[in-house]
Amino acid sequence: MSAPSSEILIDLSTAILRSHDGCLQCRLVGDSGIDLHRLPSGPFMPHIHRTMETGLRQWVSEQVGVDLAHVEQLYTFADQDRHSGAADRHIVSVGYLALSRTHDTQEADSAVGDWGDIYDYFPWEDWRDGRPTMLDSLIMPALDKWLKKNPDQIDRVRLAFGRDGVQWDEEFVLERYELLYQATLVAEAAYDGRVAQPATHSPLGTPLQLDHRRILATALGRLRGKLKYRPVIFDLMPPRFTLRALQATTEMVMGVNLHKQNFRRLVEKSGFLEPTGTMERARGRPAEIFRIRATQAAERPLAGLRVSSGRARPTKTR
Amino acid sequence: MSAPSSEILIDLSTAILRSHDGCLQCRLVGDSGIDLHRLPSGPFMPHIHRTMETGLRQWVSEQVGVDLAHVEQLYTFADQDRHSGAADRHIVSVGYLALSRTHDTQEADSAVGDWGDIYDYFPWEDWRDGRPTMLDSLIMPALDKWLKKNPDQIDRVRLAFGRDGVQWDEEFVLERYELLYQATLVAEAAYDGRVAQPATHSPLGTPLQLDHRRILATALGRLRGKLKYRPVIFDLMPPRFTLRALQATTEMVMGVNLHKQNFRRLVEKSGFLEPTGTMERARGRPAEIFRIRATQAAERPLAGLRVSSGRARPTKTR
DNA sequence: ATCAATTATGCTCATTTTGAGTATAAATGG
DNA sequence: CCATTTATACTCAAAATGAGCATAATTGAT
Repeated sequence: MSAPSSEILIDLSTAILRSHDGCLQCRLVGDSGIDLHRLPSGPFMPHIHRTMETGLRQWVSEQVGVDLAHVEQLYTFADQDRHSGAADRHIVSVGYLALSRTHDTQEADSAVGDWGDIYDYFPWEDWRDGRPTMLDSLIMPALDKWLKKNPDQIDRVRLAFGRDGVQWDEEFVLERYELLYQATLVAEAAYDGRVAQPATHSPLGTPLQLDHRRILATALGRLRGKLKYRPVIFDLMPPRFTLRALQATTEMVMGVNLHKQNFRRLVEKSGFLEPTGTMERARGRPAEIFRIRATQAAERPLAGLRVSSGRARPTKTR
Repeated sequence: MSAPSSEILIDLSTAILRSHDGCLQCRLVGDSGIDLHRLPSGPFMPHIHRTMETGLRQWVSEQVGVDLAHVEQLYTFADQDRHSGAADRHIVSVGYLALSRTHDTQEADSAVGDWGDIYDYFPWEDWRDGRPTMLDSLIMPALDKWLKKNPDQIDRVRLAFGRDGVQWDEEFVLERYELLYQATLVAEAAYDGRVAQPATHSPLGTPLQLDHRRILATALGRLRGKLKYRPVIFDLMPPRFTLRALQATTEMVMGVNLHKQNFRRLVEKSGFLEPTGTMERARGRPAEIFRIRATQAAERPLAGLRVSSGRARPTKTR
């Protein structure tokens, strides 16, 4: 049973998300100006790290120093061909999702790198202003072309991109990215030596190093799914916030707009929040500021929040 | 960045589940009569296995020869202390969930080992005959005792076991098992050297080798969760079956009884099934035999099946 | 042949949840 | 004081859910 398992290196990479400036942002590390950005990451060193989560927390703290409100393992990838450079050693990468509370202040010593808008990497995932035009102008034609050579993939495309009668499912972020990768429509496919050039002139979205965009896709898909049954959204919020802010964050994550009055009803009924009594004064009528009710925090199932898109641009009463 | 990462061995272990004899069963490998049983497993060998799934399929095929209808990665565990024997090498174990269709015939050449009823390993998870009495007679008292020394763990216990006002959540299989492990109430805790003896005289459930029961707990929890939004239940069914059989399988997985008429309504509405025209004749009125509608198979979201327990023993019309 | 027991299937009904509004309130900036 | 903006309250129909009654089609026993 003991095998000739050559050197295996386990790489821990973390997609750290936060809500900031009306964007869902991901923390990136950018070495120089020319290299591709990457997620905070580092090897798992069993002698030093008691668990993988210990390891990842160390790398995150060293490389970007962000406080993590929620950490969750996503997936372990081990495909040989998705690690361009890696020569002799076999790299297995374990992806993590982490959420960071927006203190709206912090972000002091910031190391090299920056926060990037997650939809720069997946522009086709943001339906807040309606169906992204790039889907019909770029992606579908390119996929159709690819399907001609790979007709057996038609069902995957239908399910992932919601074609002929199938609904677009916002959770299938990874499935869509993987399809675009295999159809060599994203730049990473070229780096991994699948083709000389990505198949479209405008490569879709900003690429990242190695398989980091794949991990990011997994993160977004997982988060979208989890929101529907666990109250993780609060791990993206500061200690006190208005319902408006909570809704905006939810919309950023889900990539769709929500019906305001119904969202309020849902959240109020859930009992997770309590009013602080203070008001936020901005443009229109002041909004009540809420905080998370201490008691229930944690992992209680959030029955509702089963986000139901509605139209992309609701007629009125946005 | 390159580290002194000592020898890492990746172990692939698969919880293969099937529905058989009115039980949700898990495929086990038992070497002799005395050793603990284990899941089919083997090392990931990057030179031979293109992906980890390739590897696991090879081990499964070699060790137990079961056809897998669905394969899904669960989690990657790397805790140092959960691998009793493992001396110098650091073992990272990647757990998989696989579902097998019950052909009700197959199961020919069966290698060493057998199928075990999953609730032998987690008796507290089966609520089909009402709340398991062991919860109140054994588990709660033991947990209370443990809580005296670890008062900070009270909230974990409340959430996992549904105490004081918190609902029992059937998905928290892993959380419950981990708590029992930490409270040294399951036998594995003793093997891993946490205590000389498990804290109760009747150790809870049948132990497995290494962290295999933990993987199995993850598998059951994941499956229970997934059933609510993806039609994976069909991957446990033979090609044709009655609604009764489908319901029984769902109940086995969820660990609760369902309302028959409503279950029928739900499934019929989902459109996943089509009647075959044939009938199954057994005790009472013959039941229509259904098959899965070819078109939709795959990963379409199954809106319903959001299983709502109802009472454990519904008054009538079970 | 008739009846009790058993299982499947059909249908109803009250309640809850959801989706989509309309209406009103409370601020701001001219 | 008014248009604009945003928050909050309330309504209403449609759909989904939970629970049950009623009926149909079998088998096995008497």
